[in-house]
Amino acid sequence: MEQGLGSDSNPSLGSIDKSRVLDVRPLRCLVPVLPNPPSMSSVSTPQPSPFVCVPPTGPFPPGIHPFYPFLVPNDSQPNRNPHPSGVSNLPGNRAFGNSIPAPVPLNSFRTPTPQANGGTRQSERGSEPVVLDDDGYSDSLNQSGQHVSGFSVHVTDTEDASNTRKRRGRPRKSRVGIGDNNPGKSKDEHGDSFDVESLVNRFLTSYKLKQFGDVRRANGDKETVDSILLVFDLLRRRLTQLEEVKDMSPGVSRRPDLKAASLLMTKGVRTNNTKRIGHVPGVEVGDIFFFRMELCIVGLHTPSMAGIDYMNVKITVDEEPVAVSIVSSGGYDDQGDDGDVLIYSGQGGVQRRDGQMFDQKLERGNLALEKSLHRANEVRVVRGLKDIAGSTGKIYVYDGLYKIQESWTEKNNSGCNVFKYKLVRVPGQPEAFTLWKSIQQWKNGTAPRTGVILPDLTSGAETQPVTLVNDIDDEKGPPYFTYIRNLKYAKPFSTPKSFSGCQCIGGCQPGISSCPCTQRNEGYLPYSSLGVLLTYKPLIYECGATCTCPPNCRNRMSQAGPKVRLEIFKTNDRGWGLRSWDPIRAGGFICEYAGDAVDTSTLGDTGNEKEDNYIFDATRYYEHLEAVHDDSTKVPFPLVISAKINGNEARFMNHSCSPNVFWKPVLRESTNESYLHVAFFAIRHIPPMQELTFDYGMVRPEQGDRGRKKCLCGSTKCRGYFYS
DNA sequence: GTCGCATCACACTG
DNA sequence: CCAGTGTGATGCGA
Repeated sequence: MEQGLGSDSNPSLGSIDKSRVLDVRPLRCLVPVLPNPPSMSSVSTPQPSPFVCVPPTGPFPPGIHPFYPFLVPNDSQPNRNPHPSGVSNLPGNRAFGNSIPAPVPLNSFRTPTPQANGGTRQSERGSEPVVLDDDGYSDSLNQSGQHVSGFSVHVTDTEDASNTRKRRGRPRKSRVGIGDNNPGKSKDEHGDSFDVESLVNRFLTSYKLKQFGDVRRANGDKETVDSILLVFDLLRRRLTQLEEVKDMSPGVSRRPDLKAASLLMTKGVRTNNTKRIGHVPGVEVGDIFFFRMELCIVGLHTPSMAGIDYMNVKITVDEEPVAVSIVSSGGYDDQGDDGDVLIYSGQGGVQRRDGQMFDQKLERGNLALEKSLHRANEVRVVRGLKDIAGSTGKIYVYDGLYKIQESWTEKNNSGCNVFKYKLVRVPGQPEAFTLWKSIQQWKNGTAPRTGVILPDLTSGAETQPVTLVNDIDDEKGPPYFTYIRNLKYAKPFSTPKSFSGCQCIGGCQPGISSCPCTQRNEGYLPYSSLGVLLTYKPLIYECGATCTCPPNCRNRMSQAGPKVRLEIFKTNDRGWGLRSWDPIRAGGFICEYAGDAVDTSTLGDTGNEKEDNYIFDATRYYEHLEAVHDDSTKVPFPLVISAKINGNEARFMNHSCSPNVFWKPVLRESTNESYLHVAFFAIRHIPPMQELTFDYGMVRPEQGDRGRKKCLCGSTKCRGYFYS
């Protein structure tokens, strides 16, 4: 079994094959580092370094023309076209409010974003009516709060609040949905129909979980685990979104996590169904989870609440329970100070209703732990961590296998007996919990991060620093470039759409039908309150300069810069790469692809463009994991970005054929112009220090074979090559 | 087979 | 921020 092998945590030197390296994209980083460019000599950086991080002030490449993001051979043949409606049309004309003041630019003090414009905006496309594409959810398309009259925000608010209050005391409507007599569409009292069942089926089909055999149910592998967790989270996020906007939707519970898991499990979509001692195939040490139900559906720890999971094993004739896994959630006073030792308290002794304490009994989980002590079997340990990186919830880290060394009883403060178990980590496993502790120390300064070349590549332009690190060899960094926060356009890419921004006072909130930004996103805000991407739509409409909502509006997620602590690091064999000190949950925003927008019309004309390996090309085919279409390729749209001269951390993200990051186009309005941006989000939960990668996409036939490179991503699904 | 019960959740409120 | 509380899913064991 290969689970439990760390991914990239401990780079071992020595085995670097330079000849292989030369094929790889970031390798052009190894071209001799330029000395400080003369023009930048006046700018000093904290440390000697090839980097000079200055505000971009330079002239823009000549000859840039506007881009039209959606040259879509559009929904003309939705049934036959293998790429149905990947992107929707631009919004149609709306009343244009030009007197709305621009919002305060984010971080304007540091890296001013020169308003790249001045060009005449062109329109090749007439203003077409809004044709929002339909992923099959049109039935759930929000007749968005048409029960809300839309007179004013405050009316909506109070109604929302009263609904919320009502909700608390609502009569039980247990197990709506699957097991019910009416499993299909159900209607609520407003006449909106909502179809959880087909939602689930669509996800399952997309991720090939529809025919889920007993084999995969009994034993997982990485792919199975990944796709189950992925569908769980897509489902959960979707349910969250539905719940936010519509109170009391049938089939939508206040606990989308429970609901999503329940939907999957009743369909038999779970893996590692049978309990076992030791590792669970498909789950690696260090993997992170955000809900107990996630542990359950991948078979890591099945009880939904209890902390001790155990199974009966036959000794001779008798059976006896042995523990297979525990979750340490901090609910009892477990001690986890030493990263490899855990003092775990037994279960029971607390009356949940009134909090009354009793002596714990040697039964159930406690008995199983006791037996496991004597049988010396390995026990999986999941550590629940609180208050990590601003996220309010808990994060569960699979910390690998432990053995129980001893047990005893103690009196707690109430004078009742509590069982205690001392667990010691089996040596030789990849770092997991101890890595978290190290990162904590890097952040609070009690221990230095080794190999730091530059503490903050952004020179403070972002709220989170981006560190440049090399702890494997003596290379001093990639070649010079200028750090910029956003994608720069020489001209706006499209006709100004007469779009008047929202006037949401404290930021856009779900369920407010009068908010034009919500409307453009088809009635739902694309992000959760925690900044997790909720929408599956191919294009995100964020609030722009004509909106009066504040910069911290949740519909400005990609404008606010990274929320996680990123570092650019030297990989073993693929040049420089990007990773995060913080855990990133599925759907979490990572960063934008900053750079210079390239005029696609001149591409290929000149024949020999200068070597530019920092290209992001949206016109390629991408397997978009968020896409729920049967055909997962995407309609190309003409946006090409070069991050060779100007860019941000995204330019260091390497390619992988099984990536953990995907991108989505984001549209922002600025005064009377539109700008398309590219934002990166996590496909799945990403543990700290795991390299961030995305799929560079497949070039279309007419683009030739240029830029084809040998792929070293090492995944089982590796195509063997990629296009830089 | 089913049903009550215990359980180191989670979200929301005050 | 904390405690309190309401509504939970699962699997065990009767």
